[in-house]
Formats: sequence, C-alpha cells, structure tokens
Amino acid sequence: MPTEPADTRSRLVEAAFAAFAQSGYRASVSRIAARAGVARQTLYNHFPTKEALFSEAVALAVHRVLVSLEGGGDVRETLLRFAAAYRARVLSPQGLAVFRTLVAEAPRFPHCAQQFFREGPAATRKRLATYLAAAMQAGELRSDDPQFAAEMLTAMLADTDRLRRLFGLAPKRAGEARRCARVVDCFLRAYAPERN
Amino acid sequence: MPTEPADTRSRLVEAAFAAFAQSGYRASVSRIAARAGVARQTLYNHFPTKEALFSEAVALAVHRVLVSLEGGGDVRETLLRFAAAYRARVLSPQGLAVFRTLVAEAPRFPHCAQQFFREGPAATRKRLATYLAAAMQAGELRSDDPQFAAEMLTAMLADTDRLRRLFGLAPKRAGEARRCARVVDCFLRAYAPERN
DNA sequence: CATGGACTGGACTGTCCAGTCCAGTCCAGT
DNA sequence: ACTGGACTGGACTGGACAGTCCAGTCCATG
Repeated sequence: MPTEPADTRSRLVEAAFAAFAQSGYRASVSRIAARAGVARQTLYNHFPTKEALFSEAVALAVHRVLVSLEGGGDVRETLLRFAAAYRARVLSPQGLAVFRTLVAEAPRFPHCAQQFFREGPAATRKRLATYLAAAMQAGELRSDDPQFAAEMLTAMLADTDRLRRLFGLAPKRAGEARRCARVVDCFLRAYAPERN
Repeated sequence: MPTEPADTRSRLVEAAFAAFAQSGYRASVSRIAARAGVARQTLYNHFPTKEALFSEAVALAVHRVLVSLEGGGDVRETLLRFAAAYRARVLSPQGLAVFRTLVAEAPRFPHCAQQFFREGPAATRKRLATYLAAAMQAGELRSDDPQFAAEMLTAMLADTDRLRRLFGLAPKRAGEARRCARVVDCFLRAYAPERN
C-alpha cells in the first residue's frame, strides 16, 4: 500500500463526516473525495454507493455523542459537572451540525437515525437515570421515576438553547456556568427529598 | 380570471407548504405545481424562483405555530390546558415535518428560520412567561425569572418526545394526558411558592 | 527487476432539476 | 363578438451529480 498509516478509508469517512455535517446529504461525492485528498474512483473502491458512505459517517458520529457522567462530590456537584459536559457536547457547532443533518435525513435513513438516537441521547439519559436512581435510594433526591427525571433534566439543559442555535440566533454566550447552575437548581427544587 | 375563488396563488403556497414539509427543500417545482393542479409555468407566473416560493410557504407555516394560552381556573388547570395544546401542536406530524425542514434549511434561509423562531417558539414562551409572571405576583408561584421558568416548562413538555419522534421512534401514544400532568406537576414542585 | 494491488484522473452516461420560451386555449367583462 | 389576462403544456437549455469505465502511475514485496 502506497499510502500512510492514516488509512485512505478512514480519511474518507472523516471527510464524509465533516462534509455531511456541514452541508447535509447534499454534499457531493466529488467534494468528499477532494476533501479526503483522494480520487473519486478511490472512494468508490471503498464504498459501493453514497448511501453506504453516509451510513459509515453516521457510525463515526455515534461514537462521539455519549456524554460522560462522573460521580464524586455531592449530588449538586455531580449534576453541575454533567450539565456542563452535556451542554458543551450538544450545543457545540459540531453537535448541532450533526443534529441538523440527522434530523433532515432521518426519513431516508431511519436505521441510522435510530441507531444514533439509541446510542446517543437515549444512552446518555439512561446513564443519568441510573445515577439519579442511586441518589433517590440514598435519600438525596425525592423518590420518583428516575428515567422521567433524567428526561426532564436533559430537556431543561438543552432544549431552548438548541432551538435558538438551530434557527440561527445569537448564542447568548455569557453566563454558561450560571445557566447550568440555574437549571440544576431548578431540577433540585423539583426533586428535593420530601420533607419527612 | 378563469379560476375558482380558492386563488391559484394560495393553492400554490399550500401545495408548496405540504411538499416542503414532506420532502424538504428537495421537493421539486414540477411536483409542487402538479400537487396544486397547475402548470409549472403558472407557478413561475406567481413566483420568480423556488426560493421565493419557499419563503412564502414558511410565512404560511409561521401563522400556524403560535400556541394559545387561556387563563381561567387555577394555575395547575391553566398549565395543563397549555401543556396539552403545546404538545399537540409541536408533536403533531405536521409540526414535526415543519421543524425538520426548517432546521435543515436554516443555513440557507437564515431569515426564514429566524422569523419562524421568533413568531413561533419564542412568542409562545413569551406569552407563557407573561402568565407565569402574573401568577408569581399573585403568590401562586415562587417569585423568580418568569422567562426562564417558561423556557424550562416548554423544554420539559417537548424535548424528549420531539427527539424520539424526529429520529423515527415509536410515539409511546399511551398516556398523553398523564405525561402532561407529570410534567406540570414537576414544574409546580420546582416553582411552588417558598414556604413563608 | 518484475508483479500486483492501490490509487489516479479524466472521459462518459443517464438522470434530475431550475428556469425560459412560446404557441395555443379558455373565459370574463365590455 | 372581441379582447386581454390567466392559464396550459410541451420543448429546450444549462448545470449538477451519482455512478461507470479505463488507461496509466506508483510503489512495496518477492
């Protein structure tokens, strides 16, 4: 093989990921090949069709969407860390671009969209729910459905600002930390342990 | 004019709206004309370009996105009515289709996207915030930033299920009313008046 | 040095589409 | 009965793009 360790194939997938994120499925095969620094025919040596390449690019995206959750410290501290990480991931230009493309193409690539959802947002919420369940058990949070609670927290963290950005409005960059704190405190009020 | 009261022009806009919602901007001019029962040239007699037609279709969509909020009864009842109306609008197949198309095309039609956002989600939240502010004044809700509170409530109402549906997962149709009630009650816990 | 596999790049096909042009039809109001 | 404006429908241009074909290059290995 006359090419460097950075596989031609993975360069192609990477280029496809970037191109699809930027331009949606409209991104042309020629441009993707150019972006990867490769002849168009080479692309077709690795992927039979544009669809196949798209699927592969989505698979790459899937590996980049899980948001971590590290315990340690009290509940509020843990949730604050999670909040910052979640918002950073979801509201980043890349996160939004991937979201945009996948939402647009979900009808044409239902399998990709579902895979992304399950291994991204759904998995993240599941982890969060597990943590919340433990905190409920420990009496640090009101005893309730942890899955539902996780859904509420992630919704409050992302929804408004995601919409704003998706529709092209200014990010309100100031006060990211403050925003996290307000949301987490709102959540903690709703899920404070019942008094006696 | 040889045509019926239902203006050729409005038939075209209606057809464009439906086509763009269904297929995104990919929807072809020919198909839109056919859907309106009209020759392609007639379409071009009314709109100079496809872009112009798209803008017009979005303008139509804008008039369909405001969610009503009727006071009357206590706070919980009012919010429950709002919750049901909001979810019905936002999670309907049409609401989701419009969302999908606009999110996808926002980079190409920033003006349309912003207009939609301002007169849709933003306006709805503004109304809700006004109501919440009054309830806070009346001591029925904890005194706090009403705009932020409105953002939290709308986020909790829509985010999770919108994502689920956008990514092609089953709607969990059962228990719509119950879902509304759970969210509203969660909100009311977070915004209960501070005890003394 | 020879061979084979990966890559190159340009030409080509078929398809779809936006937008233009035009000759003709149909009908409402005068 | 005539006229003008709206609509029709089919032909056409030019461009973009997915996918195919192929003759040739480059290089690592044997």
